[in-house]
Amino acid sequence: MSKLDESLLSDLPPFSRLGRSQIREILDQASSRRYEEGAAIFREGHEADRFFLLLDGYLRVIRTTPGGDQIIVLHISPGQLFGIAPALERDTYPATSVAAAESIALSWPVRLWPEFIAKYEGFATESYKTLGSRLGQIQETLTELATQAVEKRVAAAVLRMVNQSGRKTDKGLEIAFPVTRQNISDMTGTTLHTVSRLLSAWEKAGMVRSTRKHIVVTDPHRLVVLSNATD
Amino acid sequence: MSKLDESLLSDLPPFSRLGRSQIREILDQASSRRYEEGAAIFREGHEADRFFLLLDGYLRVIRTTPGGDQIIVLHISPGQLFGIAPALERDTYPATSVAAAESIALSWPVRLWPEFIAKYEGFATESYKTLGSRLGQIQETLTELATQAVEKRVAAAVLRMVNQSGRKTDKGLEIAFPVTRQNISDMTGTTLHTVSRLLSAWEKAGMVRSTRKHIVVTDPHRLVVLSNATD
DNA sequence: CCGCGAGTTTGATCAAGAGCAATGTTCAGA
DNA sequence: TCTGAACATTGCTCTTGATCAAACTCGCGG
Repeated sequence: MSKLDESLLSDLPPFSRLGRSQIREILDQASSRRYEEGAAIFREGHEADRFFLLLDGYLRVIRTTPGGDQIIVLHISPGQLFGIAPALERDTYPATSVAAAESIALSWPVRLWPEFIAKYEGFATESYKTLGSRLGQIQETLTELATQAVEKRVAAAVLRMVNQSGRKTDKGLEIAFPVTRQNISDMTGTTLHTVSRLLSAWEKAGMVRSTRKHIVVTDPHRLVVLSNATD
Repeated sequence: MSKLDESLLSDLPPFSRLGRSQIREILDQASSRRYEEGAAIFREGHEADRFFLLLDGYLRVIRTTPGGDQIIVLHISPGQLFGIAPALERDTYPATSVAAAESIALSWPVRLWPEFIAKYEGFATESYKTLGSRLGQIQETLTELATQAVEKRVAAAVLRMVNQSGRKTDKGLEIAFPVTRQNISDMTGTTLHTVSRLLSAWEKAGMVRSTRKHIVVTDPHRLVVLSNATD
C-alpha cells in the first residue's frame, strides 16, 4: 500500500479541526482499498471488525430479507463515514455495502474507535451527526414509501441521487454512478418494469434522458413538481 | 415539581455506572412532566431546546408529510432517551412525539448535552447505542414496507408492539397502551379498513382478541408464522 | 465484426388493497 | 339515562401496479 497523502483527510469534517501530525497519525493506522463496481465492502451479519471512510466513488447500503428481496437503504458519497457499527457496540454489520462505482475507502480496526472519539476533537460530534442525518434520511424514505404513490417515490429517488452526486453536463444533471432500473426499483419498493415505464414516459415528456446505466435529468424543476404533487 | 427520587435513574443504562451524587446532580437539573394520552411532547420543526428520558408510559414518534398523511416511525418505551436532536447538532426536532398513553418524562436543556457526554461515564456510549438501535429498527421497518404484503406488515407491527410492551394476561399477551386500527395503519402504510378486516380475520381464526383500543395476542406463534411466511 | 448476455421495453392480464359509503358499536360526559 | 363523538365493521367498486411473457438493444469480449 502506498503512502497516503495528508490532504486526503484535512478537508473532511471528521478531521478538519485536527493538526498535521494528528492526521498523519490517523493515516498511518488506516488501510486503503480499492473496490470494483459491484464489490462488497462488508456484508450484513459479518463480524464488524473495522470502520470506514469513503474517499472516492459511491456505495449502496443494502438490506436483504430472509425471502431474498433486497432494498437499497441509502447511498454513501465521498467523505462520509460508514460501517460505524462499532459506535453502536454491535458486533456484526447490520447491512451490506456494495460499490456502485469503482470506489476507494479507508478503514480502521474497531479497537481504535474509542481512541478516535477521545483523542480527536470533532470526531465524536461528526460521527453523531452522520448517524443523525442518516436517521433523518431513512425516516424520510420511510414516510415516502408509506404514503406516496409509485411515480412520486421514483421521482424522489432519482432526485435524491442527483442531489447527492449530480454533476452538470451539457444536457442537464447527471447521476455520477451507474444506475439500473432494477436499482431504482430496489430503492422504491417497486419493480424494474414500472421504473422502466416511468422513465420512458418522462423521457417522452422531455424531463430526463437515459441510456443503459446512466440517467440525466434535463428538467429538474418539473421532476420536483412531480415528486411532490398533492393529488 | 416534587423532589425526584434517585432510584428513578440508577437502574437505567445511561446512568447505571454513576454514583449517587452524580445522579443527584443530574436529577436536580431535570424537569419532570406528565403528559396526557394524545399530548405532544414536542413537534416536528420546533426548536430543539431540550432532550428527554421517558420514565413511564409510551410514546409514538410521528412524521407528517406536506400532504397531511402521517406515519408512526417508532415507539418509545420507559427508560429510553428521546428527542436527542441536540446530539445531532440539529436545531429543530425532526419528528413529533405524542404520548400513546399517560406518560412521564424527564428533560434537560440542550446546553447540558456536551456536559453529560463529557462528564458522565457511559452516557455517550448509551446514546450512541440508542441512535444505532433506532437506525436498525427503522431500516427493518423500511425493508418490510418495501418488500412485504400488507398482512405480513400488519402482523409484524402488532408483534413489535407486543414485544416492546407486551404484558401477560390470562388471555395472552396484551399491548400495554391504547392502539386504534388507524394507529396500526399509520405504522404500516395501509388503511384502517384493511387493518380492521385483518384483525377480524385473525380474531375469527383465534389468534388475537381485540376490543376498542386494546389488542391481546392469544396465539403469538401463529402470528409470527404469518408475519414471515415465504409465499 | 459477430454473438452473447445483461439490461430494457412494452403489451396483456390480474389481484391486492385503496376508496367510498353506510351502518354498527362503545364510551364519556351531560 | 341519553346523546354525540370517536372508533370499528363490512360490502362494493375501481385503480394501481405486480406479474407473466416476449422481444429488443446496447455494448463488450472474443
